Amino acid sequence: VLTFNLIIKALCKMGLVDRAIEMFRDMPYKNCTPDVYTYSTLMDGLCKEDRIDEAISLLDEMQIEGCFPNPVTFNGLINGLCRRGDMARASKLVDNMFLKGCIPNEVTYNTLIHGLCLKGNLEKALRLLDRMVSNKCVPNHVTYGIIVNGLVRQGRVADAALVLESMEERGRHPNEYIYSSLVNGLFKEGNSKDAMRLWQEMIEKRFKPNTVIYTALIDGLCRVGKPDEAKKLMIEMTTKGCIPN
RNA sequence: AUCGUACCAAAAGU
Repeated sequence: VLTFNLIIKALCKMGLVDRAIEMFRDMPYKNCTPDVYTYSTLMDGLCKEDRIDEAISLLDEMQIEGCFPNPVTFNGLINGLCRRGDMARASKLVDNMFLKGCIPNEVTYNTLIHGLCLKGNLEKALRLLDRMVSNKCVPNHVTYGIIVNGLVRQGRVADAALVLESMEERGRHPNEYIYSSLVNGLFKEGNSKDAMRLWQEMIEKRFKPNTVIYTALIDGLCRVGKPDEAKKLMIEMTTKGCIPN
């Protein structure tokens, strides 16, 4: 089973979901019974191809075969629906998940919060974050990254900065994703001072800068009419092992 | 016996 699961996962990653399904259908003839990993991997692969209805029918099929879905099984499906923007069906699936005795975990919440952010519904996303906490789920750096980025994309950079502060108050350290999102947001709003200040802060905290953040800085400096500073950064980045693309 | 497989977030360009 383990071997099959690994192959099925690899095929799904390469976008060869149909080949993965063939493998899966072949398993019973090779004396292997698909387990919850097999189904979850396959369903996630289908969802990534936006073939959600096929994934849902696998959810029924697995239960008929006596295999019980776990939270990860549901998370994949919920993610598929969220990316499609179908939050109504996504939350129905959460209800379904409870009925099957599965408790939403932090990934479930992150997925739903991300879905709401994609729709630009930050108010609902923030409310869900509260509910997450009251349900004893601890927001992680991914959660904060989603929220910060969601706020930045709505142009609510100041609010995003507040989230960063509150996260530090809770003793959680932002990662480079969160910094680059915020630096980019500050530049987009024309606030190059704070953007550069945040960048300095990042360096002081010994974060390893990457190509993405350098690109954001260079783009930002050019936008505010400082091409020579941008040029300096472009030289600096290669000395730090970041390759311009 | 131990170990081993699954789900979520960032820039620009086109």
